[in-house]
Amino acid sequence: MSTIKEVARIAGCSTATVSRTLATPDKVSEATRGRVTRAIAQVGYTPNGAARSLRRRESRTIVALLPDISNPFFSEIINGIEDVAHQAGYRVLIGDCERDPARAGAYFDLLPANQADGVLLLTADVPRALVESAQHQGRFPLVMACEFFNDIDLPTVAVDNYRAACQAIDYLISLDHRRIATISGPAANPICRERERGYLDTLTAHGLAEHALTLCGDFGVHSGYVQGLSLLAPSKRRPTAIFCHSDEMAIGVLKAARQLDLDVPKDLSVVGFDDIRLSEYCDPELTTISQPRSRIGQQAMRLLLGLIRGETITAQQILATQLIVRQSTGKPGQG
Amino acid sequence: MSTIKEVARIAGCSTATVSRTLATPDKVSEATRGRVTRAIAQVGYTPNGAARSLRRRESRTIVALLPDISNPFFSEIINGIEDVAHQAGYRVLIGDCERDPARAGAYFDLLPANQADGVLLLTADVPRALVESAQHQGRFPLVMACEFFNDIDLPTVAVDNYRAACQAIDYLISLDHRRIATISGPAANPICRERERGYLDTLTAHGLAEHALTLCGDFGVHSGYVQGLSLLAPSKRRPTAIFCHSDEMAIGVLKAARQLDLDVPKDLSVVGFDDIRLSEYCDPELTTISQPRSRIGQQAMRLLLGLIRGETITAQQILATQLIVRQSTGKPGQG
DNA sequence: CTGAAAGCGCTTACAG
DNA sequence: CTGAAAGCGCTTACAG
Repeated sequence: MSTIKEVARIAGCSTATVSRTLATPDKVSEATRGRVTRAIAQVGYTPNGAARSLRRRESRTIVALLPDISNPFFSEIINGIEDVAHQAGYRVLIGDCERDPARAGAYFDLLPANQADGVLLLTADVPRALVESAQHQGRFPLVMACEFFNDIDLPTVAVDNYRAACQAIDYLISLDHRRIATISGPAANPICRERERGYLDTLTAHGLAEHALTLCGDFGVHSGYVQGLSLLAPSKRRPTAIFCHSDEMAIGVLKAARQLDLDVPKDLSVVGFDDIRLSEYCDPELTTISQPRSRIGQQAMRLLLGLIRGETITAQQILATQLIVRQSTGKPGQG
Repeated sequence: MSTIKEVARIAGCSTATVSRTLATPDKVSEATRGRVTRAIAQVGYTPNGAARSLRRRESRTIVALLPDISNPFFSEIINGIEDVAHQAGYRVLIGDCERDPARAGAYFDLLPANQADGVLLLTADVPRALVESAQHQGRFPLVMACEFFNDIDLPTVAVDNYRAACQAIDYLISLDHRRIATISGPAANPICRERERGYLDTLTAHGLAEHALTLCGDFGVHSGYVQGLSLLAPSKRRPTAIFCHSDEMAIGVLKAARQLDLDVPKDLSVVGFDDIRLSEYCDPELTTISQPRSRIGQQAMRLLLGLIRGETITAQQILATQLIVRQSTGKPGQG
């Protein structure tokens, strides 16, 4: 690989001038600039990123940590993140934590190593110590999106999960449902607790608290199927509606209902969460709560850029959700 | 951030010894090693990655370029890549090219900049010049997975798309289908052409060439729906089976069939490709061709590591696919 | 507008 | 087993 030295030699100037031509071209005379530009093209020079990072003390890379890359919910958020990041000249390193906290740790290590300038946390399922140390000593730029910690205040972009759940349950009650069950995401997840609170409060407000019944899944389609089967088992007094914390789980419930010969929406109404692309293509099409995923990603990245620039940001941005009514919900049958 | 200098000062040794303690601990006396280790823990030292990369002339980062991160087909491949990469101490930078060749270019630029040690190309939809230059001058490590270029030989891990298509069509013919249509991915895509060739050859072998009919989509669910609608329009002599180049498109066809009041599989058989997680949860469950996604990712990463180590690799690894018969295929009805 | 020089934080051949 | 020193390729304050 050619270096700045070689370019300088060919252009007949110092390396400082080559560097300036790249960084602040208006500080270089037109003639010199021309010679340098030609020399760069001639040898196909690309600045060495490691040297540059070392010198500038910045990597122009940010890390986006996901709980699970296979969850389609995240792909559009990532697109939003990348749009803003690339425009600002930043690279996005996508970190998939899976269920492995060690992986999250490895990504956090990039910060003190000067390999990343900030972290976008799309999951709260990460060792608390990591986040706290980020807050304390290093005090490096950290923004949360979608999820949050109950007891750690961070710049955050999220939706109002409480209200979204209220809206879904209100809608089901307006349809005359009374036995409304929930399939939640992981019990410990703060956004799930918010949704659960909205569910319970709305039920209570309508005198239906006694019918409350929540089972937990893991957001994945299989867990929705399994818990759906259990909620809909013929022996029980089955719910006429199920509110799911993800579309994937709702699609799992659809399969459980089919298997038990229950018609959706006649025998069972199903509401999902997220509005993933396939929710419009399952049978029946899913009523769900749409999140502004692309905007969540964009806003979160904007906050992070602000933090990196040294601005003080304490914003908790709450974006609006929207209940999308499709075919999986209706008035309860004679059930 | 603390540096190696500070650690050396606290441990009462030179920076060289600190460095050695990290890189080759057995070359350091036990006593010194102890002092250094304690000093590192005390100040919370993490080596500066940029300085290290600059010095070692390697980044321990590889780039995985995807055509579209929202395609669920890729998530398991990425998991496979990351498994192998992390074990070998490499980071994976996921690059989403979308439809923007400029983005691919930006990721390739990391190579000469010494910010990445190799590229895993999961799409052939990338400016040819980029790949060729990779081959020529820089000659940097490059491995293809899933896709390939017709006329550029690269180390590749893929499945036998031709045989997979033959198998699917043979199966449909064995069921007595004669009018079998295809919804292909992008016409220019080499893997789609392979599948198309398998489709045509098998039809021809059975004297059914006259019934060949292929429409193109983009692998996404919406395009499958649109092309399905067009293939199944009541006015035409409609096919009794459709072979789709992705599960998402097959799910789109399922919706088109529903909308036209066609029963699957009685009126129409549908075969997908990929065996994405949701293919088991749609209605009816999808007959499809399963690819060993995790292994594709692992093998590709292994090849790339070999290349990085300087081994000469010209392997074209072909992994086996499997036809998974579920509920979306059956004997044609009275048609 | 331009160059000489220092220095970012590491690693490693060399000498002892 | 250990240290002094050079150097990886940049950038930038300083001097002119």
